[in-house]
Amino acid sequence: MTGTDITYDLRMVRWAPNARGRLEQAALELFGERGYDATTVKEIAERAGLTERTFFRHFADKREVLFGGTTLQDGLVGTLAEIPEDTAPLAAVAATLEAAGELFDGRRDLVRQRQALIAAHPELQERELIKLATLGSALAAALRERGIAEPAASLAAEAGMAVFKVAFERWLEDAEEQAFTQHLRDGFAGLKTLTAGA
Amino acid sequence: MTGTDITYDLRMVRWAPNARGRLEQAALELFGERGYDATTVKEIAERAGLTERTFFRHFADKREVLFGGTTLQDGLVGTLAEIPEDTAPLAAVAATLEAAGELFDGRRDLVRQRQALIAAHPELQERELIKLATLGSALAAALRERGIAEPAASLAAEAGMAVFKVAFERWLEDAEEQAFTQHLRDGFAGLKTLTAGA
DNA sequence: CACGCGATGACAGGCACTGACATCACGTAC
DNA sequence: GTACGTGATGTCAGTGCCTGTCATCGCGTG
Repeated sequence: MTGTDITYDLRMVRWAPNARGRLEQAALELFGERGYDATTVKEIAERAGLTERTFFRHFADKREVLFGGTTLQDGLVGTLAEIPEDTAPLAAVAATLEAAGELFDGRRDLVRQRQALIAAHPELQERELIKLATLGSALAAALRERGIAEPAASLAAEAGMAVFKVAFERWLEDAEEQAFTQHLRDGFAGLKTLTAGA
Repeated sequence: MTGTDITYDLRMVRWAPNARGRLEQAALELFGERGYDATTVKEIAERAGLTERTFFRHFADKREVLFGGTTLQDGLVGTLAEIPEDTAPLAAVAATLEAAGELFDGRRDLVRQRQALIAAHPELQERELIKLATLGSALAAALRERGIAEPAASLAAEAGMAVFKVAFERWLEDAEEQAFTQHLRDGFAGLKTLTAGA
């Protein structure tokens, strides 16, 4: 138990590379093996050949180790910037979110496994929600920079995130395994129908 | 410090009434006086004339003392049930959320103060977000019980929550202090415009 | 009057997280 | 090539959140 399972030989190299990645890997393994609650930060660190203190130098808290990898937000805001300026706000948001979908379709099983973990732990749901909310705010800010005025910018971003959430859930549960993009488009079409009816 | 500031005389009554309310009150005071982080659960309990252990019998965690009071969800689901069955999904959600607004308009300063606290603490934002998400799920379930099929029910609920969030934020910052209902209607109108344009 | 109930207290303990200081390979300057 | 600074890590002590468990005791009930 005293460091016998360290992957890298510390006699030659002061620090094994990719400490952050090793911590994420170890965390995923342990959460899968014995569950989130039953896993200690100390255990994660030890499996990665590090100490608890070092874990907290890489991640702000225990939950963050599950969310640090996805730089979804930066990528999407960049995507939005590349969309033609004259695109309507909601259409721009929709196009941006489609880019996110491409990240999902390739790793369906991995995403499903991750979501199962999150669904079983309210504290993880909270973290997921604040990540999505932050993404929504970032999209709104990006829209504002394109000249969209304020009620519309936030509204488009938030409505887009609403569709995204529903589409994501349906994509997860879809037995036919249709592409995420398909669910997204269904969602935006459904929203259009709903608002037209009201 | 050994119980000298207890509000009720324990010699006559075994337990002072409304322990939960006293805890909420004490928490609000202390959070206002010295901030959320600088306030200890033990301090809250002591100001309420109770022990830390009893605090956790009334609230699942430290944050919950700020959210336990509002039974917003139950009220709103009940409101939705009273709306005519033939109302369009989004219109029904809009009408339901207007009922929530009436709770706000009377206590503008109180709500503002509370939101300032939440805005300053990510952990409180997380809790707020999961409450809103739960409310959204409850609205979707209520819509389903009225016979709305599944993509539409969640979509209407989530879109409604999106508008609610934007309206709430604008209501908070509104220098003219217009009614919450006004901001809500502006929001739904704005959403309609956005979806029509796309 | 005995008994069970329910809200509370007392106590011990685990785990998440933080601050402060020490260590030590590596790169760089001189 | 020696001295020095840097950066990732280790060590240690400590605080606060939260839980399990058992004891207490006024109150209502039979």
